[in-house]
Amino acid sequence: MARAATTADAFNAVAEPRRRLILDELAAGERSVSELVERLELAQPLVSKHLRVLREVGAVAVREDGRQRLYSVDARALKPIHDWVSRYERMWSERFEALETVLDELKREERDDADDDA
Amino acid sequence: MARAATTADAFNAVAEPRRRLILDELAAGERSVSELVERLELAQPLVSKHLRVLREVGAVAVREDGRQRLYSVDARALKPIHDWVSRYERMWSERFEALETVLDELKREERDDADDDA
DNA sequence: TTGACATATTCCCATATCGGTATATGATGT
DNA sequence: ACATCATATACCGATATGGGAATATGTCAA
Repeated sequence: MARAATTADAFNAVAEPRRRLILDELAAGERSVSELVERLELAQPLVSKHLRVLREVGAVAVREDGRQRLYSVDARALKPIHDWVSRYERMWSERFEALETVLDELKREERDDADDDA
Repeated sequence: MARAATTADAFNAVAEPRRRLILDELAAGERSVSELVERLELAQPLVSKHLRVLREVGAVAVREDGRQRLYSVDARALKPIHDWVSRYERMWSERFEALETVLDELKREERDDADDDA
């Protein structure tokens, strides 16, 4: 077996940096293919192919307007990524948590001292 | 050019579902390779290979203990993913935001009515 | 030293990729 | 009908993949 298809899920679709750039560009608002081509300085067929992948995982929506096709983000497709990675968020702020623990203990000691005084 | 290496960055490393499972398992605490093999029901060489990829992007750390190797998560490697995807978080709760706006307006009207009564 | 155990690496195959070039499809205006 | 513009698709090449099987490396214990 080879690597999973890029269209397998949002995780795979978004692993490609240019596809993230496309989403970032679309996050600012609807864009036509040629606007994306111009702004990202990529070949037109390449942009169309990346957009197809994003479409297949539901990360973008298309609207037809004459000969143009207007793409927009559908961020709901990214939620699983956010849900998964958020579970790890606490871990890289571990030092802050450790600090919080220390502060909590200091507060408790302070309070206990106050109780002693009372 | 082919697809970017899985070791190119955390986005690529984490696109593979089994590697996410490995991280999820390690999130509960340090595990040896054979513990991972047993719990995830994967072939040992496969687990070792996936761990290598995760090591190369810095998502796991290894500690040697006799003939065992104990792996643990280093979640800092996942922060770029979180940072990127978080920018889209607002967008999938857009409906809720819209709903909140409506509710806020209703509340304001209610309050204004009360003011009129006063 | 020898053997058992834990892990990593190598070799192999089938597969899907990304990017380029060329071409097809489809809409617009004359 | 025709030429033009906007986009999508097809074809090609080079490349790296994930999984399996076999093997290498390294550690412990007797």
